[in-house]
Amino acid sequence: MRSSEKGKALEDEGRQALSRGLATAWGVKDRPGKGPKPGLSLERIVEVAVQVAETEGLSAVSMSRVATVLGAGTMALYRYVESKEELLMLMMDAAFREHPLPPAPDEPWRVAVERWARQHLAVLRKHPWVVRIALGGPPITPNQVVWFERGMSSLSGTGLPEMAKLDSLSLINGWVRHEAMLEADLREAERRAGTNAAEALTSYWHTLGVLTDVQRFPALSALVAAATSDAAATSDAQFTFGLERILDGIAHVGKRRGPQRRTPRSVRQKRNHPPAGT
Amino acid sequence: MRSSEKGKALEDEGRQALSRGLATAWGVKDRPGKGPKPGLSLERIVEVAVQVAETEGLSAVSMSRVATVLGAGTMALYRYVESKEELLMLMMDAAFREHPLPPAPDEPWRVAVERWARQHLAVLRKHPWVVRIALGGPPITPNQVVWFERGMSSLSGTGLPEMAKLDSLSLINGWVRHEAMLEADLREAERRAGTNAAEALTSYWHTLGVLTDVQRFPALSALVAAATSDAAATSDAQFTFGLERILDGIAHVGKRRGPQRRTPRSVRQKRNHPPAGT
DNA sequence: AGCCTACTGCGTACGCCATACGCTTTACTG
DNA sequence: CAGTAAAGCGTATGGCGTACGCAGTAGGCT
Repeated sequence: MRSSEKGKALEDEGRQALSRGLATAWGVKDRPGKGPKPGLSLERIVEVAVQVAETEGLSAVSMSRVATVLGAGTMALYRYVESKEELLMLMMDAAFREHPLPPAPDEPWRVAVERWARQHLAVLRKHPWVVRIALGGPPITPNQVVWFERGMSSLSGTGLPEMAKLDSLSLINGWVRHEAMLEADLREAERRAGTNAAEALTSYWHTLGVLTDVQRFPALSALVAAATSDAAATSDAQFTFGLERILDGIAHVGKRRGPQRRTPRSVRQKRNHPPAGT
Repeated sequence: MRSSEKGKALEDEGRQALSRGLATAWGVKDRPGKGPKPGLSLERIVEVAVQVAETEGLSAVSMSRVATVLGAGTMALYRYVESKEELLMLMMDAAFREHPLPPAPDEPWRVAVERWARQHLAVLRKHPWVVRIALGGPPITPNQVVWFERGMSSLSGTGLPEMAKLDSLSLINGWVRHEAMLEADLREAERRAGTNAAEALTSYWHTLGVLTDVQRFPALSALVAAATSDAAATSDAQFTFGLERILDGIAHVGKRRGPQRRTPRSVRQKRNHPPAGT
């Protein structure tokens, strides 16, 4: 497939599959230029919506709020976007406007993948509202697709079959999102309670300790004891731990271990869905 | 701490920290029996709310909807629950009413952990609305705490330090939730489009193929080619792949590998937040 | 030149939502 | 049997997303 063919293909069938805002985002649009010139632009709308989310949280993002900031009527937005859900999708895409660096040549896959994951996490930390948006399927918006591409290419050094790479990326992606969600929860808890994160955590362990007795909850009791004696809180350590485990796990695909063995063949077995998120 | 002390402690300080509904859920409640008898019960309310979510989706769950089913006024619910958010929290807890089997004695940790993860996923598959609820922090409701306990205890065979076990559980938990979310997304997409999941997937790969050209997206092009040639879709394979990777990774903690090494000491380094979700 | 018509802008309206407030009714405590 | 604390609940407020349809604009065609 050459690029020109793609352009034609997009014009022909891309638009019928893609919704209004998505088509604009991909730069596929028939501008017949018939009626009055559009007074707004999708870019501005998304930009304003992001700004609102950034400063007042995702819950402050409403169609009327965004329209008011733009000095337009609420319904004007629906000329550019099919629904609020689509706006959210595009906001999310905007958050990934800055692309991750492509893997350097000869870079070990492990380094490349770790960088990708950390850059992903950095984006989600910078825009905490992103993880509050339910991703409604696999990545389809322009920037998300770029991240998807870069993620896959950072895994190419593993030599895994395509589908195993996909599954691996999904695993990493899930971990990044999970971590970002926890952090967002914690931040919100501290904002609501007016305390800092460390206090919120201490208070959690305390409450859990009160709620659980040793007989019924031996494992938790041990955990609470260990947690309360240990002090400082860094989410980074938890994230790093999980990431290392995942990378170790990927590195060991196909290596036999212990009694039950699984060769990489087991990996190819069936099809599954693509990773959502980035 | 003995159990009786716990009971007292709960009465004293548990209630001030716990919100109304949570206190009831834990069975900590001062029923002074002053006013009229409550006409409803928290249990019934949550049960009805769950039923609505089960049959019509989470978005159909509103205070007035639940109240109507119960034959009560909307505001009556607020005698039992502090806010809708709390109701959602309790609904989530109710979904985990059936507890996972505790690890059998002498059971290898790997088997126990895998069972825990699969049972967790089974719950989320049975109640897809659960993953749509943003978990607002670490587990604090009764059933979730039991799952938390069982998860930790299934990891006790690893011999890892408490905090590493916690981090591991969080990793597994994140993967389970991520997988369940993807499946829920897919199910919703197929419901909305009126097609089955396989078609939705095919259509996704097709769209992605149209959107991406080989020069700009080499890795994705390769993936799309592999994906479209491969047919059947099972989410289970993807989940299993990730889970195996994680378990491998956990099993290899502390084992040196390659040039850069990380001993288990690096695992203990700092504190981090507890796993949310179960 | 001027009409046609596709398109944009946007006001109005509808049916939801969560929940603050305060009045009425109830039933236990002293 | 009074006092009072709690429950029930109607009303009201201030949102929300979006369906609908009218009015006005400007490019394309005759």
